[in-house]
Amino acid sequence: MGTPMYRQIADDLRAMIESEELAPGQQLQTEIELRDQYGASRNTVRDAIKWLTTLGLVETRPGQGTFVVKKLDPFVTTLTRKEGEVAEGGQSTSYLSKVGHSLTPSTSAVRVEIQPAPEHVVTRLAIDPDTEVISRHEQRHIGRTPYSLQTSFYPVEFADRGADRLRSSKNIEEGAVQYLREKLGIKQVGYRDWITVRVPNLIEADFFKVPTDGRIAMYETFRIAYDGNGNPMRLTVTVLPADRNQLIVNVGDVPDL
Amino acid sequence: MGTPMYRQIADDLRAMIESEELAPGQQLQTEIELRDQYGASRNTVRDAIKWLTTLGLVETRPGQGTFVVKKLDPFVTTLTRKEGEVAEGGQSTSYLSKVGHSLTPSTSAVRVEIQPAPEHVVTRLAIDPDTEVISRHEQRHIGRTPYSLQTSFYPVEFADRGADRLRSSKNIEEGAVQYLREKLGIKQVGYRDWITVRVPNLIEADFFKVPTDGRIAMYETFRIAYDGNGNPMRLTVTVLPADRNQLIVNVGDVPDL
DNA sequence: GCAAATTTGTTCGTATGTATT
DNA sequence: CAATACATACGAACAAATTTG
Repeated sequence: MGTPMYRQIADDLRAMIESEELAPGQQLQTEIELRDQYGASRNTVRDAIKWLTTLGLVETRPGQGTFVVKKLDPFVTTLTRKEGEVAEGGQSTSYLSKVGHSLTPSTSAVRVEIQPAPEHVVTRLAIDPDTEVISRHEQRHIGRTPYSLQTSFYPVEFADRGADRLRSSKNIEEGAVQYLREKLGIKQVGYRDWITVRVPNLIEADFFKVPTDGRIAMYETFRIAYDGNGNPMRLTVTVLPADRNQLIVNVGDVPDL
Repeated sequence: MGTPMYRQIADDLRAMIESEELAPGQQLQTEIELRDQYGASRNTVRDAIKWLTTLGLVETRPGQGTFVVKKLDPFVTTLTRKEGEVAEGGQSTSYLSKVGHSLTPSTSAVRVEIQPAPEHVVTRLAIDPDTEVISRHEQRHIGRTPYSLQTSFYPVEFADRGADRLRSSKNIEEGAVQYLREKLGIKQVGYRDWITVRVPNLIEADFFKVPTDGRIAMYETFRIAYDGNGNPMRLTVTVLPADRNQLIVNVGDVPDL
């Protein structure tokens, strides 16, 4: 009695999926049919399907059936710039710059909030615990598919010193980097990205149309931008689903994609 | 009607976990106790626990109980070099260079294989479909915890032209980049990393001691290194568990960690 | 070292609810 | 509205892993 029956059924179905005998998008037999075919109870068949579900191989749709998941062809996001362009910031300031598919990315209206800095912002921006920060949150789509959720944090002090548009929910078309340099003389000379992976929360699951259980992971990247004095000037947090996104890092001399 | 009972139980337990009322590492009540407490059947309680499991909040241990997961303090891996060091390769050739914890990383013996190039290697290295490649596979530990699985692919041609040690299972201490430059004059001038996330296979789950279901994701990074003519000279594939690793990308002028 | 007790894991049967066609 | 298919829930029994006495 080594492997339990539900695993044997799952492994059998898995082999069929991986050999493409069951093609992506194709419907599996119904639970009743599988029950008869394997001589197990319906509950056991369901355990097998649940196993395949957490493995990300199939998805169930109530009233319809169980289907082999189609792997989406991924978006590609480049985290680095060409050599030399880095220090400037230039107009390629958009956080995640290059995007495949040659579809037009669009950005929602910016939701601006002024709030006491959350704990993780305090540590990353190296500011006083009781400082306020401006957060600018936006949703991004590529074509009609949701692409990323992004929030940038700035010290309120920047707005007080004259960078008013940080408080506006209008997009800063020329890019926040250039705006801050022109307005305040604060120059971004580099940034550090922290790439992490975690499960989505309810808001993210809703926006990206992914299941609320944890079976699809999310990239969460933290970009800390630094000014010429080595001080953090901005934190940008970006969340995007890991099943349809790849991140790219170029170092040194690399041919174009 | 609204939310099913197993979700209500799960949400209740989840709130206790997130408020630290149930601390990381702490044992939950047994299924029997929870059954009595919530007036549900044991199977329903088990559904609730399973939900929390796929969310990565708890883990069950047969014969022992259900426990709140402890979040591991992560290893940190830097994908980029300091400016200027890039083109050289130098002695900082180890794929994932900087590692936190100040524990000594160790590397297993290298498993060397000569094989027809797999499909994905063909496309990434831009070689003929029927070429052979040398693959060098190694396991890495930090202290005693498994850290990464890594495989590098080189065209056999490199060994034929004199870089014999690519075929040896001995480590190339000075680094493959320097070795290839000295031996063949092939100079690495840059690389591109593709960062992806996927579920572990059985071998990886065994090595990293993670569950075989898909609830812990894996980073899989593909590093394509380029020579001075813009041709791919090496592909390195690295796999590491996403629940205990962060990746870092530095661009421009950034203070040290 | 062994046996008992405890705890989770597997499997069945059955009934009813909900979503889709 | 009816048929189909998955979702939730209960109860029961035995198996397997671990700890305790």
